[in-house]
Amino acid sequence: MTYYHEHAKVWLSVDCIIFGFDKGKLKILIGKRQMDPGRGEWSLYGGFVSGDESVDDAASRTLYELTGLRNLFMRQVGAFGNVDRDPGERVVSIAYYALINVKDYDDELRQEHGVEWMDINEIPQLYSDHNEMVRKARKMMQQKLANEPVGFRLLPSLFTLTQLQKLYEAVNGAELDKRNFRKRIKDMDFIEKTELIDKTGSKRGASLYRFNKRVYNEDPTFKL
Amino acid sequence: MTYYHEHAKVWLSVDCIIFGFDKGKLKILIGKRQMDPGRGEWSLYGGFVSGDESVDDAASRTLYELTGLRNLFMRQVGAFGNVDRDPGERVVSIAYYALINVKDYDDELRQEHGVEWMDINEIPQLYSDHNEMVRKARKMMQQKLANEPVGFRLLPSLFTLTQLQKLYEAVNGAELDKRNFRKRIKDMDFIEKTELIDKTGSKRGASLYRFNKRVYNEDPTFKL
DNA sequence: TCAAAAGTGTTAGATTTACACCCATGA
DNA sequence: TCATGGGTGTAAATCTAACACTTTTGA
Repeated sequence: MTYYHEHAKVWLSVDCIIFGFDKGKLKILIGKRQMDPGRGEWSLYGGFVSGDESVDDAASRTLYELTGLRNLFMRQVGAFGNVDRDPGERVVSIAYYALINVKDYDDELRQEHGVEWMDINEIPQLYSDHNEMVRKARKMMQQKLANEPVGFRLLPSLFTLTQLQKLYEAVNGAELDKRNFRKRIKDMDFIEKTELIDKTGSKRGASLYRFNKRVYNEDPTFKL
Repeated sequence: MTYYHEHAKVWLSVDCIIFGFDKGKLKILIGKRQMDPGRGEWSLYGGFVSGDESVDDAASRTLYELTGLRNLFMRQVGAFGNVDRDPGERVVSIAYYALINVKDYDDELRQEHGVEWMDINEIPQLYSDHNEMVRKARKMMQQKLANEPVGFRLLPSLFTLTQLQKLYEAVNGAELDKRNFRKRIKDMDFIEKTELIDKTGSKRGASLYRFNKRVYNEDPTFKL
């Protein structure tokens, strides 16, 4: 019980980069800090790791606190451990990114927490090293979306191919050829066309698709 | 100065996955723990993060302690933060991987630290969650070597194309076609042929090559 | 009737893969 | 002289990228 007592202890926090996709734009949730130090600065949402929970659990809990959602797709971005990163005390932070479907997030709850969706390309200066966290999270998330079928986590469970394409365009910051994109999607058996039609996006209506996880697990190949 | 005092503090450690390449095999350094808890178990080399150094600095320092080498290529693998990961106390560990040229490491120093080079495919059960760290480090390192010219950090500054090919074969766990490999290398201007010949690997002798960082920086394109 | 988004194939070019033999040398 | 690793080019197959018009329907 007294193995490491000669060493220093630190506070550990988690910070969340929460990605959403709305109106053709990739966004993250940020808010103005409501506590010292750094009160009033734009900041990621975060929390402290308590003594009886794993760091991953602290991140899940923090995400739940903010969004009321569980089982979000979430990955660790990394540890940020510069001595002076927090102006108050020595705090090492572990950043996580998460993907959510914006429509699953109750807007009242969002306002209560004082956070808002900000275009990923228009992020202001953030508290401490949060801009660095966002940069790294964005890179990792791009990489992930290009190699695993997780983009769906940013969309409703039924989506049109145009929505899916716009999502990938926003994530990669580059336009895609419609025909080539749809050709590639057709080759992926786990993206299933349904009988349903979405009429909100056009007069003609577009077929709705869904991601079938079972089918994907049988042949987990993905390459956008 | 007393912002966070209601929250728990933890010990922070760093653990190092040190990759080397020798006799055609990819290896890492592991040793038997010389302290409690876990004395005698195979383990990565690590250390504690002190109060006045960044986590990255703690990793650099730990690598230096073990190898006597500075400015190694090093990347963070991530934070490992399960509550019970350390059998003694609550310790969260940040893993790092590093690439070294085995011949740069003084073998006496290695023995003094009680660590040895172990084939990456024959790693025994390790202390705590170290196997998981190794798996993740290996994946990240594979990814890195495929997309950035850092494999050279595992080789002497002058190397033959056969050595380079064997290195990539060991890292990817797959054989490569000699002619196709050499064709791709020829397209990379930053891998320069020297006038020097290595006669240790064959009777005929093989040309020695070097990595030219300047040239690479002018056109940083790499794809193995 | 027309504006706006949905949907659909073909072709040229680029990239990737497969493959086998001669060379130089020291033992 | 021969065993060993060094070094080299071509052709088929695959993948990628470019590109334009018809359909449907609500306003």
